[in-house]
Formats: sequence, C-alpha cells, structure tokens
Amino acid sequence: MNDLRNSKPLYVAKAELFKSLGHPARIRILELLVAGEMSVSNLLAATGLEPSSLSQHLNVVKHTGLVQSSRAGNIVTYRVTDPSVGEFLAAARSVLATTLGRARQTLEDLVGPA
Amino acid sequence: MNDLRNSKPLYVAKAELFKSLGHPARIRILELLVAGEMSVSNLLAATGLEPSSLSQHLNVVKHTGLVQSSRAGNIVTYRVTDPSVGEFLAAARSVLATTLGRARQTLEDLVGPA
DNA sequence: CCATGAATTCATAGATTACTTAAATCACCC
DNA sequence: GGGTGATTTAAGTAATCTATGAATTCATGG
Repeated sequence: MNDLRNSKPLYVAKAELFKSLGHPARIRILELLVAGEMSVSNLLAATGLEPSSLSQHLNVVKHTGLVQSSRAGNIVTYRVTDPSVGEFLAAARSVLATTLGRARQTLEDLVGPA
Repeated sequence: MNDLRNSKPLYVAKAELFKSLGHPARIRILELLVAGEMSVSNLLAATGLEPSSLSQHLNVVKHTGLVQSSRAGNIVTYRVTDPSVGEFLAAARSVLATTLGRARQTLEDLVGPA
C-alpha cells in the first residue's frame, strides 16, 4: 500500500519520495491535487493523459504516500494525504526560482547583460 | 552548464529538479553539502562511493543547479547554490514524517495497535 | 619533463522506468 | 444477468538510468 515504510534507510525513503515526483506528468497531477481533490475522470480531462498512463502515475505517488484515493460508486477520487505535500511542491518552486535567477545572473556575469 | 533553463515548460523543469534528487547517493551528497561545502575527496570519504560514481552524481545535481563547484589547485569543492536547497530537503523530511506517521496510523486503524 | 594525486570522462552491460494496447474489474442501471 | 462507463491491471517493447573499470585531464611538485 505504502512503500516508504520502515526497514529502509532514511535516505533511501527520501530518494523514493523525490523520484516519485520526478516525472512531468506526476508533477502536473500533484499540482492539480494540491489545489483540491479530483476524480480520475477529471484528472483525465485536465491532463490529457491516457487512462492507463494516468492510473499508473497515480499509483506511483500513492505508493510513496503522497496521495490517497477513495471510491464512491463508479468514481475514484484522489487527494493529497497532507498539507505538507503542498509545501513540498512550493519549496521546489522556490528552489527553481532562485536557481533559474542564478543561471541568468551567472550568464550575465560571463557575457554581460543582454 | 545548467539544464533547468528556460524554453522548457515549468513542470518539466520541476520534474527534472525532483528527479535529480531521486537517488539515495545524491540525497546523501546533498545533505552533506547543505551542512557545509566539501571537497570531492572529503565527499568520497564520507559517502564511500567510487570516485567515478560520485563525480557522475555530482554532475547530475550540478546540471539542475542545486550545487556549484570551484577548483583550488588540485582540489574541487562543491557547495549548494542557495539556502532554498536546504529548505527543499527539509520539506521532504517533513512530508516523510507525516507520511510515515500516517502509514503507521492507517495500519493501526486496520489491525489495531501493536 | 615526468610522476603523482585529484577528479572527470568514456564506454558498456545490466537494471529500472515509461508508453502503449489489450484485457480485466468493478459498480451501477435497465 | 447483460450492457455500459470508469478505472485498473497486464504484458511487451522502447527508452532511460546506474554501476563499473579503463582511460583521460588537470594541476602540482620533484
């Protein structure tokens, strides 16, 4: 059900956590879910993924405990398990912001401003 | 030099960022560097990795802009490019904490406390 | 200039991951 | 019970990633 359980060195669990977000489709899925729970069919429409592909990606993030699902009749709804997931994504955004800014800066240092 | 530059959808860049930390060795390396800059030979000793392997992993995190390096004579020193990298790692730790706690809780809900 | 230590690059075999298509489940309604 | 829409599972192939050992670069000191 959840693969980040004990009996694993912490840095392995942490690596699996990062890896589970190491795919564009899963990033898009998580950003949607951070904004609010969503059914598979809505995710399907929002992402444009193949149903089987979406399901597989959802399974990956479910295994690392980032999301949960529940079924109501025919419809399966996914949601993030904890607000910390949103903060995790936000932290990535912040790294990216300074990292991209720094790349631009370094470039200007080397070749001068545009 | 840096692969998270523009001309790439944001979610792709973000996925690459996560992926670059999606390996136990790179997690260990980054946690060491977050605590302070380090030479390659010190990283070698601290991690026990093969030199070529360490170098390749360092290259991965350098490409995503998480770390920088500088050479002083024979010795190359790596450091994180920005404090936000440390916060990123911390955010992961926090997700892991609630995620593992929740897994334990869910288990207890199902089978009763140990 | 050659030897040496430090670090990186290269090449390849082996393992993991992702995409695609088809088949299977599952819950519901007639 | 059969049909239908929603979702998941399976299986195969293609693509990507990792580890390893040999070769290479780079800077220094003799």
